Amino acid sequence: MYDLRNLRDNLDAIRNQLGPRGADVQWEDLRKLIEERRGLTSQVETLRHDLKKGSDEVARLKREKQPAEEAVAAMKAVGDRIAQCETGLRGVEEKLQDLALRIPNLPHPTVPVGRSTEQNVEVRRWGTPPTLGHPAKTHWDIGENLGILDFDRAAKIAGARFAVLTGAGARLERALINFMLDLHTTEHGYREVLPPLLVNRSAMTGTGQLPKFEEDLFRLRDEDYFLIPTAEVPVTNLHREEILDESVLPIRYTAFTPCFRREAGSYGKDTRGLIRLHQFNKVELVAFTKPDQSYGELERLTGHAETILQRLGLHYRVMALCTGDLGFSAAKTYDLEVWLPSQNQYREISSCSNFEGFQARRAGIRYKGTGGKKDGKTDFVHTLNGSGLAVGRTLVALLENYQQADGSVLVPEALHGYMGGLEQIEKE
RNA sequence: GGAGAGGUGCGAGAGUGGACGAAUCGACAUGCUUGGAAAGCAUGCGUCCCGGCAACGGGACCGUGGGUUCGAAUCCCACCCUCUCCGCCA
Repeated sequence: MYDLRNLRDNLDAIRNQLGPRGADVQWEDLRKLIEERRGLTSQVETLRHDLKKGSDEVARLKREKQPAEEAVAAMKAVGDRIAQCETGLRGVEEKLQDLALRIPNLPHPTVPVGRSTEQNVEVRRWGTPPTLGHPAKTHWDIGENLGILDFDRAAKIAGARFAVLTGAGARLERALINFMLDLHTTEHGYREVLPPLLVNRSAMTGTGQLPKFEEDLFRLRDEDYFLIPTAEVPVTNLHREEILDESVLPIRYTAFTPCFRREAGSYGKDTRGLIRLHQFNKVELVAFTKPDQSYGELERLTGHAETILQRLGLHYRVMALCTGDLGFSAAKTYDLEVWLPSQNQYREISSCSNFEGFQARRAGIRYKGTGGKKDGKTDFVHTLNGSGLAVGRTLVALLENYQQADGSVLVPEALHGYMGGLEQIEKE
């Protein structure tokens, strides 16, 4: 969401900088509505001023027991005109809001220009792919053979794109969640949050899922609640409509939540396995910073997510998303892609973004200098978030990268403690 | 789900149609005082929008949205939230 004044003054510049990203935006309607709003606002304010003065006059006349009929009649006329203008203004503002909320964020200058995933730029790589010494099996074959993954029964109780984990599989998922949360809270300085999984429309608008992407969300039938597609939504909105004291920044939260996504439009993609489910677990990292610190924070936060992969000994690469692949609300994004032997390719396992003030403006998250010394000006914070990590996909990576010729799977050392000492998952 | 009470500034809390953007107390900031601190005194102390280089001027905001009225924090309606009691419940 853009500041309306900024939008008015720089509409063409913003339009140019967005390029293809702004293709859906109704620029000319916006321009017209902004001007209409300006005109109506000043009209209403002038009339209100008159009304205020006039009403004071009525009060004075009445106090002095003088006749006030004339003044009352005059003010009634002014009141009617105000009502008219305000109705018009309300309509204009509603339309304007709706259009303005659909303008994507401006990419940071360092974001590579490109049309699609192909133009994403590899920033660095860590580790090497494992040498298996046997043909790589898919994680669903491995999991089903071990009896720890059950897609058939998941389909029976829920449907396609759901999974049931059992035994060591369920334990492994839980181990990963705990491992990630422990690492982020004890070594990286994040505060743990366990938020609601259902949120209201305002929260979804604050982080940018609404109004444009409603079809991607699960929504309750009887009440206006949505299932969260990521913990980013409840955790970022924790500070909605707040003015934070400068001294509390940066704020860093980590949250484990299930995430729910309709996956509308992804029919036929990743139909097997755990890669693309309607419900999956994720440990999220969220940060609020002062504007001049957000890019440092993005590097730091990305590093925190990388640490998980490193401790698990999983080979990955870091990609800087190009302008064409950047999400709606993001100004800059790094994807972490983990190596999957069965697919012989890297797959996204984390996405770390700086939203700059885009979400903060939508959600009204501001900060203010401490005390009266510094200029007491309020400004919008910058918000960031990243997966640290997607738990299901991490489990996929473990099954595939640590698979053995006999069908068993080794548990990396970092997880032994979380698995009750289990070092190898074998068929029960 | 039923019954009742209530939502006012950073906090407490007054205000039930006109001089209220809002008393008072506290917190906080700055200055005075002090060897230093406390106390005391003085001043300041919300957010947003519009115009303006600025000084400044104007407007909005008392849970949210409508309505009544010349005029609404105050009256009416709807919704949201909080608290108490009852019912139900992991």
